Amino acid sequence: MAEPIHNTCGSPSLVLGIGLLQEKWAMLIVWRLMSGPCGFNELSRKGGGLNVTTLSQRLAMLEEAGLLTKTIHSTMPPRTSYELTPAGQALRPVLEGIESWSEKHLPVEKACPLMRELGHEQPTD
Amino acid sequence: MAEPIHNTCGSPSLVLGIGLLQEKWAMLIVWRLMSGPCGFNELSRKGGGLNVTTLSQRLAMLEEAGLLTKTIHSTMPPRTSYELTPAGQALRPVLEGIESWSEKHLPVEKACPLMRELGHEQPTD
DNA sequence: CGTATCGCTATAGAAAACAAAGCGCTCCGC
DNA sequence: GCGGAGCGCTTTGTTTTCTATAGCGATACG
Repeated sequence: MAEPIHNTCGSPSLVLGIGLLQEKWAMLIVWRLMSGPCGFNELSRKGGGLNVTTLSQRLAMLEEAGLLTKTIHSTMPPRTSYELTPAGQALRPVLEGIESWSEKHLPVEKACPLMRELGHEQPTD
Repeated sequence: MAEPIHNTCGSPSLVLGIGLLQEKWAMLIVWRLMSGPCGFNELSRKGGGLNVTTLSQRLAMLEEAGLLTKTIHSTMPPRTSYELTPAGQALRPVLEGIESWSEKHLPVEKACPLMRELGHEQPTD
């Protein structure tokens, strides 16, 4: 039987956290929500290239993990808003850490190809 | 700060960093390397479920991004070791941040399904 | 010589993310 | 009242990504 990852080095928690956050778009969605609650389409529009299918899937996952809450404000004109829980908010220093790390160690030249990976079209218009 | 991603919240660097780190296994590989240099198969074995194809791919990517270096010690009995650069090392606080965040906010019960995602088979017996 | 290890690539298949369209519904201009 | 646009998603394929397995050259052990 495969030797579990958590007795390799360090705690299982890290592995868990990584497993959650390495899901595509997860961190970005959380980061978007940092500035306040957001609706589905708004999130989609500002998501920088992620499509609705993945978004709803990711949103469901993050909700289940307890990072955000989904609130339906009105049933008929469907108004929803996604908002970070304290657990989600607690991720801010981590993301800020990534941000400052990126600025220091990730030169833009190298990063350019990555932009495409993120479905990031450079708005040269 | 609520505009499209390419000029949304703060710097594009964050997006870049996330784009890099959200690649499957990337953070975990970096974390493995935190405790010291490692060979390919050793890394694979301790990777907790990632397969060699993805590993070599990810390794190449991380090397190109400047997070680690590949050193070939002997040509013929192929001995290689992957080692973090300062840029890679600088990621430690971020990963530790994720670790402590996970411990606080990611209960093991919820995490269990995630283990599978990480290729982590539990001894369900 | 047979088997095992190391570092990796190549080939196929499974899973995930993708784009595009569509649904029920409501608001807005006309 | 009707067309169009918006909302929050789901459904339908297609592409991209990840995975499993096998294999190469070479050395080292018995």
